[in-house]
Amino acid sequence: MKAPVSPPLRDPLDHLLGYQLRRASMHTLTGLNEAFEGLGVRLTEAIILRFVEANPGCNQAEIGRALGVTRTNMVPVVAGLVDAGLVRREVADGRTHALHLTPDGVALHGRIDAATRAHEEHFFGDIDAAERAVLMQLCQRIRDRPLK
Amino acid sequence: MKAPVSPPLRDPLDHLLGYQLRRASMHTLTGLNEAFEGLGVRLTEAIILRFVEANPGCNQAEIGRALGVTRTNMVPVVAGLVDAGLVRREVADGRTHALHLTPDGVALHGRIDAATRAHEEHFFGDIDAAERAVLMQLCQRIRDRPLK
DNA sequence: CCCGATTGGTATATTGATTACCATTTGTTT
DNA sequence: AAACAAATGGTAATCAATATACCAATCGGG
Repeated sequence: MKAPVSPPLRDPLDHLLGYQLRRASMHTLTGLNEAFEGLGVRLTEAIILRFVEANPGCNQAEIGRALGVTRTNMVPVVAGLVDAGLVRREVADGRTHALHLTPDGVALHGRIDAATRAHEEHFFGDIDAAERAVLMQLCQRIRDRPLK
Repeated sequence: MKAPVSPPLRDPLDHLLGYQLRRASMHTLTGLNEAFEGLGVRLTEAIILRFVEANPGCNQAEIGRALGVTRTNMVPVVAGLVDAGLVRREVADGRTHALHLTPDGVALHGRIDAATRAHEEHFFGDIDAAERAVLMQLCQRIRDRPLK
């Protein structure tokens, strides 16, 4: 069999850091999605479960702000988690709903956390600590840059 | 006025490299999209224009492979670029269409390239060369990691 | 010549995100 | 106390990107 038919197409974006960042991020996300598929949750749902676990009693607008997701987009996801019996809404304020994990939610969170640790280990485990620190620090510097 | 009402919500994902990578990538992409908005092109379209410029005569299936996009999803985007008079299809093969930039496409590509350079300079300009090299190399290592 | 592989294309469904709008409640201001 | 701006949860419409299944035409190797 011939080598994959792809004539070596020149990639005019290879030298762009923003592009490399995106491709690397997408690649790890693909892996994480696969890992979560076996747990029956989407990535978005898993992230929200983690937030609720770390911040019991928070409301969905707060989570949205922390994630850079609008309130509106939080609605169907949280509703799905409630329907699935993973999250419980506790009327706190007449206006806000305090979110908590149900026992099922706690159990699933444990498995999500294990899968997440395994994923990090798989993708970043053999990068030495100094380089990992540089990567982490650069990502945060980039995030802090104003948009324009 | 009070400080932004956000009670300091604990972020349980801060220590995850994959998460930081995603957030940093999303942030720079937001900036790039804004820059391209003024040029009247979407990010996807700009990327394709760059590929055609760098690989005159290539077909859309090749670009799709290089980008990780299916042939099917390339169709409407390339059709839009042709309709906009930026790309020209040249029947090469009876089966494949060789893509080239039109004069308008060349002109727009110049502005896209300038905007892209400015974007890179803005987001990564004050990161010193050694750290930039580490970031670039780590991104490529991460991309090369098998998924599972 | 035949058949598998490749290309462009159509149609469709789904996911994520964005926008506009509504009702209720809170909390500050006057 | 009344008025009003802001915040929360929610609904609905829309759009971009992606994914799947399928079709027609062409190319190329056995």
